[in-house]
Amino acid sequence: MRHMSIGDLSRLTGVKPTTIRWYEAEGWLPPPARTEGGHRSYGEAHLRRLGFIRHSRELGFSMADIRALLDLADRPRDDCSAAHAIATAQIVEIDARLRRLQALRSELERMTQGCEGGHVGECRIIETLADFAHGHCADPAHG
Amino acid sequence: MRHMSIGDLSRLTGVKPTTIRWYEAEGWLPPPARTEGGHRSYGEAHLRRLGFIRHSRELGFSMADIRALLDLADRPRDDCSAAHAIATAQIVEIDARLRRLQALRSELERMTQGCEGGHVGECRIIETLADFAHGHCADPAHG
DNA sequence: GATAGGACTTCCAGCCACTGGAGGTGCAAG
DNA sequence: CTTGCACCTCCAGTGGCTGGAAGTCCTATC
Repeated sequence: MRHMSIGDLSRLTGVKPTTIRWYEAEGWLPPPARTEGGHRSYGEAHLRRLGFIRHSRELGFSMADIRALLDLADRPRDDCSAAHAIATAQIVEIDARLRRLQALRSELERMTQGCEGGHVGECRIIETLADFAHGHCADPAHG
Repeated sequence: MRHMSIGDLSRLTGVKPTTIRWYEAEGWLPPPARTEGGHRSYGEAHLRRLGFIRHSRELGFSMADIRALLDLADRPRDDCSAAHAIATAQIVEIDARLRRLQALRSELERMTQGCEGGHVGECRIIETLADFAHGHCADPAHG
């Protein structure tokens, strides 16, 4: 597959054509060649770069991180400690999100288990949500 | 505290004044009374409703969910099974996000541990990110 | 009563990373 | 040659806020 349409590239990478065009407009992908009729025509280099971007996004990196990682990938002689730092920071952030989600999960669980059906007036779920003081103090900024 | 300024309400709930004004503009909070000079003046009902919204947001509910929960809270004679369903769906979604984050975390961990420093050319992190096939098949849509 | 300066007001643009629709053109299969 | 999908560009919208500009009000101090 020497030359690919945007649809081909989309199927190969799982990135939607609209998103691919957006990556190009924003400078994440270089503008590809065009057919006589004006359709985009991609090569292997585009496939690799788009794959890199997609995989990085799947791992939760921001576009700013990806910019840095792509820059690194383009300079293979550089030291890779910067890549290490970016990846490690990402792990730290994911750990924080995991902890937060786990805390949310257990509060939700407590909430639903407290509710034994019946009318909204006695529903523990609604009660818990309305318990503003609790919500306020559960704020990570408070502990 | 019979009547509160937007700043008082903000301090009590931890919601920024700009956000409170936005909630009002979007219909999540009813427009409060005004002082002669045009400043917003809130009562207990506003405090309760804003607390409910904030606590729900902290638990990860979307504004659409919150709309439904607020509607329920306003009709205490109704059956609360709808609240139960919304909360349960939220737990299911959080579980999915937890699994996904855990998978990401372990891939990131493998990635960084594979890297032993040195040049970007041999960096496992960059290599892994560039490994588009891997990324593609890790897509939840594919398994 | 004057004044300083913070809290408040409105309006509007921007954030991130896309997504989707409208309205039109290219291209490949049958 | 026709059908009909894929592609093109342009632009507006998503969610849930956030921040800036430019101006007004309120309160504490002198």
